[in-house]
Parts: sequence; structure tokens; C-alpha cells
Amino acid sequence: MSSGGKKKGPVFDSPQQQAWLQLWRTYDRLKVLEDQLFGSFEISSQQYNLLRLLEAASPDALRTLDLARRMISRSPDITRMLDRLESQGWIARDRPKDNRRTVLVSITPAGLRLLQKIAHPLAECHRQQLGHLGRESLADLVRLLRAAGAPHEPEGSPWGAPGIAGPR
Amino acid sequence: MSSGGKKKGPVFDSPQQQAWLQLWRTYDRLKVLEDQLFGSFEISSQQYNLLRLLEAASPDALRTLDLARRMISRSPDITRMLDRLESQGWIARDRPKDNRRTVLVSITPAGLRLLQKIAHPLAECHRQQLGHLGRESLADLVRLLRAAGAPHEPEGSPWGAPGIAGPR
DNA sequence: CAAGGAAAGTTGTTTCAACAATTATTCGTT
DNA sequence: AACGAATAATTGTTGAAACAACTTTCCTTG
Repeated sequence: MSSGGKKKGPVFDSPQQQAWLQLWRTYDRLKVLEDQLFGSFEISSQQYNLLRLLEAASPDALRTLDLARRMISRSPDITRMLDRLESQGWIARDRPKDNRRTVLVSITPAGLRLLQKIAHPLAECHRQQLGHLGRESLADLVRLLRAAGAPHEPEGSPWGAPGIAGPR
Repeated sequence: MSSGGKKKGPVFDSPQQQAWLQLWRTYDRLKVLEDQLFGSFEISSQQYNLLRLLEAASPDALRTLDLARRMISRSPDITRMLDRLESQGWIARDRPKDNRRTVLVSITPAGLRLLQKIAHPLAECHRQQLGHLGRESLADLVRLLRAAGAPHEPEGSPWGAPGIAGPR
């Protein structure tokens, strides 16, 4: 018999498992907040991520698969995701005549306005998510997360550990 | 013009946003590995989590919504998830005569055997996910993640910061 | 310049997640 | 014991994720 505590939390198989489950859990809790926010704009966090990438590239366009590669979360269903965004008017697609294989995606003025509308509420959401952590803790967290994911990032990914992919 | 570095990574709006996006990214990278593993057993990580909870409770059964509450990731579709697990024979449901409102869920012997089959490959997967981090880094990571999620955990959650919910 | 092969997207299909609305059962109060 | 409120679970519906198979276009190379 143990010492008599009534509420026993989860018991972990290994420190690695514990870290992974805590990561999963924390991700899920914070995601709830984002989902609520984006839901009020009839958009998903994935879609927002995509629009931000297009905004950063704007006024240039990005090819579909380049876009998919840059997304935070992998997106094998990129085509239909673009379908939805296009039908809502946030993005435009263009199949250039000189290379009919690729599709160039760009954000529309309406899409840019949408991002502006979201900007402030989203900043507030981020404060609600993690505003209770000090700058130092946030930096530590980022550093540890980068170290955790680094071996699983492709060669020059900006998400990998610094020093591996930095400009030399 | 900037100082001439060619590859500019993502630019963040705030440290909170950076931490959140890094968390999201790291979660996604690590999840890929788990998904592969569980996929080879024709199960999802959510389903595995559920089976582990039932294993821990075994030989007792858990009520459906209690089960849903204990899951790492919220699961509003618990009913159909149980449908699937039941049709595969991993769990059993019982509607007791003395309280026909609740449904008691328990893991079957076949379910327990499945967990045994998964145990070793999964431990290997966890090593692949995070085995490159030392014990200290793992502990730091867990501590920071707990702190990050703590305000968003319900009262006595075992995932919240220690000291808030610990046995007194 | 023609054939094979690689690259870029699309489509088909199945499964899963989210949210709301609904049913079924129990509990509390009179 | 009957009514309304609360609780527990299911169902309906829509939208999105995962994976594979398939088309179209371009590139290479003999």
C-alpha cells in the first residue's frame, strides 16, 4: 500500500512518455482557446496559418506545395483547404501559362483585411494562453521545445535548433 | 534592406505567440511518430489513451463521461469512439439495471492483450521522440509545460502545476 | 523528338472531430 | 406520485484529416 494519498495522477512509463503526454495535454488546453477565437471568424487555425504565410509572401504568390511545406502542421489535404479559402474569397489561385503544372496561390485584399480584423483579438488570445509566463520562462520553453523537436525537423527548417540551420 | 541573410525564418508577433507556435510545431512533429506506430496497430492515439485509462481502472469499470473527462485530449465524440472500440472487441459496455442512465465501460481481456503487444514498440517510439533529451531537460520541459497549461486546467487536474492539486 | 520518369496537383474514400439537438433516466420538491 | 430540472448518453450533421490512386504537365536523355 502507498502512503495514503487519495487522488493518484497518471503514472508514467518513462520520463520521455511523461514529457510527451504533458506536451500533448498542454497543446490541447491552449488549442481550445485558439479554436474558440478562430471559430468566431469562421476559420481554422490551420487556415489562419496559411493566410499568414501568404501575407508574408505578398505581393508575391506561393506554389501550392511550397505553401504546404511551410505550414506548421502538415497538411496533406492542401488542395481542398485551398478550395475552401478560395470559395470564401480569402485567396486566389493562378495557373500560369508558362508552367501549367504549378498553381500559384496569393492572398486577396479581402484576405488581408480579414487578417487585420483578427490581429488584435488574437494577440489578446495569446496573452490569455501564455501571458502568465515571464519572458524568461517563455524563452526557456521555446528553447526546450526546439531541442525536443530538432531531430525531427527537415534539414534547414527554421523550427529546428538554432546553430544547425542559422545563416553562417 | 536588411543585413543580407537569405533565409528569414518566421517572424513572431509576440513571445507568447512564438512559444505557442513552437509548441504547436513540436507537438505536430512528435505526433507523426506516434501516429505511425499506432497506425500499424489500427488504432489512434486517442483510442490508446482511452484503453490505458480503462486498464488502470481495471477490473473496475468507468462511466462514459468520467472516461471522457480523464482523457488527455477532449473528446466530445466519446460515444462513437466507444462504438468503434467495442465493435473491435477491445472494450465492453454495460448498462447496469440499478442506474440505467449511466454506461459502464471496461476493457476486455483482448484489449489488455493488445496493450501488451503495443507496450514495447511504444516505449521505443518514445525513445525516438525524446530520447535525445537528458533527464534534466525532460524535467525542465515538463515543469514549464505544466506551468504553461496550469491556468487552463480545471480545479484538481493532475496536469496542472504541482502544489495546486497535490495531496495535502 | 519520342519515351520514360519525375514533379505538382487533384480526386476518391474512409475515418474522425466538433457542435447542436434529442432521447432517456433519475433526482428533488412539493 | 407527479412535475420540472438536471444528468448521461446518443444521434444527426457538417466539416475536416489521412492516405492512396490518379491525371496532367514538364524534364531528361538516348
